[in-house]
Amino acid sequence: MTLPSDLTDHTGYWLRMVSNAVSQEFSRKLAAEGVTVAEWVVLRSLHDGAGMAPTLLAAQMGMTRGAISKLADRLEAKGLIARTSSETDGRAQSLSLTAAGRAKVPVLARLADLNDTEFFGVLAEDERAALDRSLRALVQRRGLGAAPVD
Amino acid sequence: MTLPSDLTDHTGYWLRMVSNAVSQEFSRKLAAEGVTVAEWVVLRSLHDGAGMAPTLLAAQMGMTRGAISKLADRLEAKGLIARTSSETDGRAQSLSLTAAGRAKVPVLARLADLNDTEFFGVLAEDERAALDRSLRALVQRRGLGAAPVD
DNA sequence: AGAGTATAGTTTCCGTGGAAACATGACCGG
DNA sequence: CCGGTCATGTTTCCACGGAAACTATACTCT
Repeated sequence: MTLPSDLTDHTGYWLRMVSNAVSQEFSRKLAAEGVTVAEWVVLRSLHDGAGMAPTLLAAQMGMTRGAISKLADRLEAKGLIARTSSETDGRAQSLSLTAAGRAKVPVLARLADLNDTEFFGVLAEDERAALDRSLRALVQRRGLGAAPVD
Repeated sequence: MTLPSDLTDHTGYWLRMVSNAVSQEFSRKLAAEGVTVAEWVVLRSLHDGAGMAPTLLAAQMGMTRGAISKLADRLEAKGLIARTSSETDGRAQSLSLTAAGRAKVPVLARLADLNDTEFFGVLAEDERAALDRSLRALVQRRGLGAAPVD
């Protein structure tokens, strides 16, 4: 039999390395605004539309409801989102941005843009486009519907 | 000014989604062997060569020495690696595989191969090759030297 | 040789997320 | 209307890693 394959033989290895580097750098940038990556995703998700159920958010983000509950606690403590209890359903609630939260989204979005540009700017334009296409194809063909933060 | 960019506008978003999916699925496969992804990386790293200092491992894996210390504890408890104190330096130690650990590497390597094949098999061969090349180029051009597990 | 500094590994404390148990409210079938 | 079931959000416990303090040993320079 052959030797055990090397770590570097796997595309998943390089993928993880690049992905973690991108996320860590983004995380560093967001930290300057007092926000984590998961929090950014929540804020951006709440920006369009008016209010969203935690359970739906959990599904979209690929996280458990428990995690969302705690994440919402933190964002609420920071004054960036508000919890509103449903009038019609005693269990349900809706998460929405506060004015402060809404104001923060464009700022954070710029950081996201910057981070992406910095990282992938070293690739030729067509190479970058191909990378993007391949990643989207993988998501599509493998039916990935969520973007877990970790 | 324009609207805040969407989450899906960023390559980093798709990268994270795919990377996490790959890692989670790999993690699931490894769990059947009672091993985590970080542990697999350690085992594979120790497979070639004879013994390795924890600090070096930390650097290669992009983790802190503290994390490696605890990781080594777990692997030692599972009987997969051994700690050997240096004869010449009272501080230094060397991590190496036990027979059980060595025996496990080829098994785990097959799981890694399988996982990679499963995930990226949905891409055309040239597309996959291009993805691999782009990822390696990013690592190279951005000087990424470590593969943090998270 | 001895003081100060550097290095190796460990430990403690903390943040964050998953799994599962939990509490509450809604709904359905008799 | 009432018991069973389901859905919503919260809580508890655990795993795992980072940051920084800590311990022990080595090295350097005078």
